[in-house]
Amino acid sequence: MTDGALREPTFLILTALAARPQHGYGILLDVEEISEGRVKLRAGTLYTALDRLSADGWVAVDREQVVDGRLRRYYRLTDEGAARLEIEVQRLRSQTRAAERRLRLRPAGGTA
Amino acid sequence: MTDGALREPTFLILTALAARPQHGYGILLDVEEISEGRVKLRAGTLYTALDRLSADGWVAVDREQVVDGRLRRYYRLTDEGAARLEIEVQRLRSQTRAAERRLRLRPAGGTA
DNA sequence: CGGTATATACCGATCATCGGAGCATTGCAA
DNA sequence: TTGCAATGCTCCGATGATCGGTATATACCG
Repeated sequence: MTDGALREPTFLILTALAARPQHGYGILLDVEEISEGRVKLRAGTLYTALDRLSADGWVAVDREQVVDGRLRRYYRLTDEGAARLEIEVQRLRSQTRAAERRLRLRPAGGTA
Repeated sequence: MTDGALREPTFLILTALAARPQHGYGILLDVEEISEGRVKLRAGTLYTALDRLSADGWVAVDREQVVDGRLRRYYRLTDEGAARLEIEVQRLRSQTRAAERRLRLRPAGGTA
């Protein structure tokens, strides 16, 4: 659980759920917004990830609604999931700091 | 080249090379240090990644030495590789900020 | 004499993600 | 009224970075 790095889609899905529960399609749109349009999740990626994250106990089904004959399944971040996301944020912070520090040390105008 | 997210090992390899050229085994040790002991690269991962990054033009062979009858192949980060790493750092910064913002909005004591 | 450190190479397995197709409903535009 | 986009979930094969392990070789330590 404190294991390896999360992949970008997984990280963004957890982030999308951090503030409030959302249903699949809502997560899809939110991830696109969070990533400033860079990441457009495939439906398969999203629902597969949601199943996996549920099995891991990081997200859970919050409730289900039917709106206009279409099912909406809402997911929420569990406390465990929030803890995992916080660990991930720490890891990313520390590693981006290391990368910046080293980039600054880089001798300018290296031979490409 | 401005594409998807880098995986953690790839990011750390580029970071290890950001300040100065290093040979494979040196990168292996450096990555472990940068990641505070969390990431111990498999030899296969490292050399495969180095080949791939060379093909992408992000790293290049700097020089080769023979020390104690053992080959040392030094790699350096190219300007293109440094630019890619900087983009990655920006991306990570923006996404960690988003995650932190949302975690702060999270209603405390949610049902686990 | 055996194990650990140094150093690189190669190989099959794993698994998250990609890229698509499929199904069903609503609403808008041609 | 036909067609296409948006909404919403499901399933499937392909891809590719990483993992885990093996191999090879030298040097040094106990």
